[in-house]
Amino acid sequence: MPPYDFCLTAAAAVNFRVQHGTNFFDGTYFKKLLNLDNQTYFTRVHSIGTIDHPQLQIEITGNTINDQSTGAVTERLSWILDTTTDLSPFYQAVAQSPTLVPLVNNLKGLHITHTNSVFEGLILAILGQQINSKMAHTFSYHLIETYGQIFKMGGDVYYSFPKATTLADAGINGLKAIKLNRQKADYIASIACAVALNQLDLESLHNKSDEKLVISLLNIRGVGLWTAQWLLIKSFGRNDGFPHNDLALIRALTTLLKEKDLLKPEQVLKHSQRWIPFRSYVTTYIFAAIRSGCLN
DNA sequence: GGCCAGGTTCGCT
DNA sequence: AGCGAACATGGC
Repeated sequence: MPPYDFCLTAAAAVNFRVQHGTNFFDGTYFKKLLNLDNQTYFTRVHSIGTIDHPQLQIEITGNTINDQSTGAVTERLSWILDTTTDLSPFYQAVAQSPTLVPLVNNLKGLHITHTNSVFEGLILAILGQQINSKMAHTFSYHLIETYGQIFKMGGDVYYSFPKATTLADAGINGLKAIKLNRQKADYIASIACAVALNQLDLESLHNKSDEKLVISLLNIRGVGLWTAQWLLIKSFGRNDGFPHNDLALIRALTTLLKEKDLLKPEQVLKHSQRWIPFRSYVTTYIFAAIRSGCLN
């Protein structure tokens, strides 16, 4: 759905690095080792269109390639790369907001990429709590390298996201081994255990309203307001997630609004009311601006 | 070297 | 209910 800037969107999926989580982007090919229905597929996507006439080409490698699995993988990649959302309602709404106009114009065609699974989004979010983004990246790399499934292709090595059962088996000690503190190791191990034992069905939360979804997420130990709002955006594809206590977001808005003193979370939340119901986009565009160096 | 980082929980008033 | 401490590691 145009406008769709494949390069920008894929770069955002890896936080403007080569790799983030199990997503890879080298400037041309978006690559991912994808877990789907207990199978693993190596997928490669690149653009053969333009921003205004987007067209993506997908290559799939795996043991069980047929019409059905090809359709399922294509659909999942469409979710991950958000190929079907129409951005124009957001662009129309934001045109009323001088604060955001320059920033959004700079990032035209950026879509919100999603995590392959809620589990993946949740674990990555917990890894990213409190610490800076470079450390979060290091942690996710260690986690995947240690506990993900390996796949070699053309001299390159790829990893899929670790399964809940693997992380449950690793336990707190196995997670502390990759330099996580006891708290994070504890959160992740207990979530992985609950998922592995079918006590926690994260995917079933897709059916809930935003409000009930947040309540369910907050019930999970290790999930606070920031993580719940972040998952709304990245793992549930909702339009109005807003982690108003996020330190980087607060600093960015303090700069954008030309405030002298650091805004308080409550002030950020109050100001954001004008962006309802598009705050997932606002958040995504601000973070993209930060990561691409347009904003400090 | 010290200070701080894209939070969350727990224990204490 | 509201506040502060602990968490532990890497980067600047």
